[in-house]
This record gives sequence, structure tokens and C-alpha cells, in this order.
Amino acid sequence: MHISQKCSVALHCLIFINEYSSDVNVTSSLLAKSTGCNPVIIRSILSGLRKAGIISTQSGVGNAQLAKKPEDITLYDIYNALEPDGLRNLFGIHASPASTCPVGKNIHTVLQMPYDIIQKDLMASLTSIRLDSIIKQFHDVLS
Amino acid sequence: MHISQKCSVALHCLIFINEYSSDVNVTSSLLAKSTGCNPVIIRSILSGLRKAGIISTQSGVGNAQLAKKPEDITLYDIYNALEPDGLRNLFGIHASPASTCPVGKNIHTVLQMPYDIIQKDLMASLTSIRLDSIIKQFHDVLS
DNA sequence: ACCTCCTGTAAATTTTAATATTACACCTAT
DNA sequence: ATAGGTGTAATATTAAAATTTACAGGAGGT
Repeated sequence: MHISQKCSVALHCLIFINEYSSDVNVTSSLLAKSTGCNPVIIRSILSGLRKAGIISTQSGVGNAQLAKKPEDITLYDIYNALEPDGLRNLFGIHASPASTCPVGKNIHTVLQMPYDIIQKDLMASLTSIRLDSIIKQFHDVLS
Repeated sequence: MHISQKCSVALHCLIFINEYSSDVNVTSSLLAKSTGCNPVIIRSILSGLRKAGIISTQSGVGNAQLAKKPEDITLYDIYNALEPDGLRNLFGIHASPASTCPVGKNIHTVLQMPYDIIQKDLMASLTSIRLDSIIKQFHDVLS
């Protein structure tokens, strides 16, 4: 099990943008170098963040900027921008249980209750973390 | 992102065992039919559950039984039996950020704080759900 | 003692999802 | 016009999950 690394790369990009976008033109190839990922991956991540209103970019120019204050950006916002309804499919479920068995017939319905709870809790947990605290952590580590 | 379907299959098996093990000899091929999975998958799941002390099985016979009361089995116990330190690697992290960049150099350390929090919260959430409530849910759906 | 059905694993294969690459039309500043 | 960038689709590569095949051994019936 794993959550794709998009989220980590996005946080990397957001920290980078927050730190340096006032000094240099932040482009996807610059972020690609810093993260070690492919520029196309970066562009698709930036595209998701842009559509979610988290950053702004200038077509043909680059110049990525935060579109919100770091304290108004939650980890959930970021995660959701990259994997819409990723939480809905948190747990894999076996697709073809026997419909002739009482358990098999109802397992999907039964699992919904516990999985909904987990999903809701995880969403709250992700929402509780904001970009500003991660940026603060970055400054702490630097010094 | 996804958590492998092992967890769902395990819950299916545990409900099945709880309901029917007093009446029939629950074997891996019976569970394979009910879940729609391969018997080998079932055996590897049962093997994990057995090592975690959640069920007992008889080599060469089958006869899977719950080894604990359903109220003493949490979803975390089950998850952990199947994917030891799955939570530790919840989030994928890009492997080769540029060490020449202040962000790239420290990103792993910085991400540890938020990811630890999420992991801890998720663990608590998984622990809060016990097998008895899922079995109750099954009975509710049946009637 | 032997046969049958089962377990428990290992190893190889298939399938599926994630990541990377290639390609290209279009934007913008110089 | 051109150089360097974006945005996105399509394809390939890689890595992980799930299945299948294979086989040595346990337990119980006859």
C-alpha cells in the first residue's frame, strides 16, 4: 500500500515556490531539477494545483506563484488537487465475491461503514496540517 | 493510491469464520470461493492472521477459528498482520531530489513531521474500529 | 499402509497502476 | 522570427499487486 509520491513532490514544489519565486522565475524544468522528477510530471502536478487555486502560473513563461497564503493551504487541499476522490478508493476491495454466499453478497455494503469512518478521519487529519507549518519546519531544519 | 485489497478479503474471511466455523470446516478453498480470490492468496492472508494470533488453523485440515473475541480484534491488528509497517510507508517520496538545492537536500527531513502525524492519526482511526462492530453491521444488513 | 484433501511456501507469471518519456501545438518576451 | 516556456495527449517503461503453478508435508478415513 502507498499513496503516490505526487503529494511529496507537490510539497517540495510549494516550499520551493514559497522560498524563491520572488527572486527567480520558477519554471517546471527548474522544479524538475530540484525534485529529480521529469518536467512533464511537474507540469501535471502544477496543473492540478493551479486548477485547485493553490498556485498561479503564466503560460509560456513559468513564474509559478502561491495563489493563497500558506496558512490557508491544507495538506488535504493539496492531496485532493492531485488525486480527486483518492480517499474514496482508499481501500482496495475484491471485485467478485460469490453472490450465492451471504457474506459475499453483502460484503461491499458491510465494509462501507468502517471504510467511511477511516476515510473521514484521514480527511480530518490531512486538513489539520497546513503548508505554513511545513514551511516553518523547513526553516527550522535549515538553521 | 490505494491500500491493497488484502484487508477487505481478510475482513470477509473473518466474518465468514465467525459465522460458520462452528458448523462447517472452513478451508482455504471454501474461503476462496466465497471471496472470489485464489486459494493461495487466502492461505497467505490466513497465515498472516495466524501469526498475529487472530485466528488458529489446523495444518492439513483447515478448520479455521477465531483465536480472540471479535471485540478484541481491531482493524489495525488486521491491517498490521497483513502489511507490517505498511503505515510507515504510507506516502511515496521521490527518491532523488537534488542535494545541491536547499529544498532538495532537506525535503525528506521536512516531510517526516507531517507524515508522522498522519500516520499516527490513521493508526488511531484503524484501532478505533473493532471486528465486533463490523459483524454487527453484517447482521444488520442481513435482516 | 495408502489415498485423498488439505496446508504452507516458494517461484514464476500475469495484470494493473505509477512514473517517465516522447511529441507537439500554442503562448510570451526579446 | 526565435528561443524558451506551457499544457496535454499518447506511448513506453518500471514497479507493485494479484494470480497461478508447483511441490513437500500434515491429518484423517478406509
